[in-house]
Amino acid sequence: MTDALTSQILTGHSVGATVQVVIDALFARIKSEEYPADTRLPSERTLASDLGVSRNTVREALDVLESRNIIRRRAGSGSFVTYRSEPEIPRGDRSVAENTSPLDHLVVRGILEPEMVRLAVINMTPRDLEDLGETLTRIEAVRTDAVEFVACEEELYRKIAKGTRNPLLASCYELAIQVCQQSFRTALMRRHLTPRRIQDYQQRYNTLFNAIASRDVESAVEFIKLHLVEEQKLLLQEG
Amino acid sequence: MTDALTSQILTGHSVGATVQVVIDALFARIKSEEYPADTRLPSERTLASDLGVSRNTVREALDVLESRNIIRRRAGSGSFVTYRSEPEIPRGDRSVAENTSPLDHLVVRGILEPEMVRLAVINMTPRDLEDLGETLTRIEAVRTDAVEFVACEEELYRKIAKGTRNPLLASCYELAIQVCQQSFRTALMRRHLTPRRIQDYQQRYNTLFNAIASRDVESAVEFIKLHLVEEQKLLLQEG
DNA sequence: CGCGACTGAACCGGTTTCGGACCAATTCCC
DNA sequence: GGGAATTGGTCCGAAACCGGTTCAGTCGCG
Repeated sequence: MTDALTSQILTGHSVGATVQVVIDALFARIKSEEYPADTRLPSERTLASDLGVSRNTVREALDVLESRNIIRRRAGSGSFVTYRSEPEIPRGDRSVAENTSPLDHLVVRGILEPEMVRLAVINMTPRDLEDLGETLTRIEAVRTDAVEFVACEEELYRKIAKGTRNPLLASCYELAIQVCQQSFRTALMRRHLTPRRIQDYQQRYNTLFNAIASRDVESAVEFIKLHLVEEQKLLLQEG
Repeated sequence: MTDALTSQILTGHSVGATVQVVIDALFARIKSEEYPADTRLPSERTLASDLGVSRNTVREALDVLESRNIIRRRAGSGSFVTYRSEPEIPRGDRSVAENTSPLDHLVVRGILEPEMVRLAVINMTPRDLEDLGETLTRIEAVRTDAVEFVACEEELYRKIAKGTRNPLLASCYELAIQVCQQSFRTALMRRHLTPRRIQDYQQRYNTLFNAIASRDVESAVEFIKLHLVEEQKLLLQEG
């Protein structure tokens, strides 16, 4: 991790060199969970003497950390870590995957995929399209291997997600993919993935790719919606 | 490495031999990341004594480095490295937060929130609504404390997300919240959070809550869409 | 000698850091 | 309940430090 880069991101405004050192030191301790989430960190006066700087300098650093929602301060009480090092997917409940039903999953896909496809059609470069084409070729090469097919499908969707050039959107979709992998749905799907059905999907993805490659936004979006409805039907049929 | 060539490139104008040596020495340290990007380099006086030359010579060298956009100087503060050894390529696997622009974030919110609100209105229990009401009360108690307000806002959205009863959707939204926290957008927003604007938002959230509580799906969804459009305007105005 | 490069020093105005005092909120403990 | 201790919030002035500027002096070389 480039500390300098982290600093740049954390700081925003220009700040004294000593303050920057303190910011980096504290943020490092928080990231490393030396100061775990939701715990109180040492008092400003303690930190000042520990770090060998004045309290005002510590306070300036804490100002920055607070403005970044990394800590939260309460007068008379202390400063508390609010930063979550790893996007807390497994939370108080069980893992998300275990509690996400196939329907839940399809709902989220229904929300994300149309807009995702729209943005991808708009933002994908020729290079991206070429890359996507290769995945399509891989998909079309499959005959009966359901495992290979699912892997290819995943790759296809991932590339579309990246093609949006929206990292956050891509991450959301990645989350959906992972939940899908970890849930029982995969096993369920595999039962349905007969060679006949694989062929069917291949044709669909081919159509989708053509719409994307020809920059036909509306067709691509409509197609993915249609595809989702089909999936939904399938789920309701066999759930 | 062709020092002569480097010198030639850096110098442009003719410069004293000693100055050239200092330029080369400093540039070498910067390239080798002994002085990493965005860090302050030693003071002119320190450099002068370290390199065994006068401060004026150091300054002449720094003049050249500054004119080449390798460093940037701030009176009273210091000289800072702006040179990037690796012209930062957008790295796919870097932290999502670092690569997500405020617009990206708003786009994802625009995708998730309307459906999220719709599902929440349908699925929230009376107990959930009561809980949401408490958060609203907390929001309405805020007068000027922007930090507290943002924290409350977050809680409100989180409760709505949970209210969908779709763990995957809630996790996606959680991802968005965290990216927002960790990106520079928060600081940006806080500038706009005048007491006047806080009051404005309070009224909006009150309206939203009433729509949700009365199970008025369409009003709630339309309202959140409107809210998002407003946020978008704000971003474009002041970005 | 003259000229340009370099030196050393002083001074300026700005920024940053420091140390401390005082307040208000919270917590602790009797 | 109440006072003491602790914590963050605020403010201030002094001191240290920084780059910006100027200038008289020194050195080396043509």
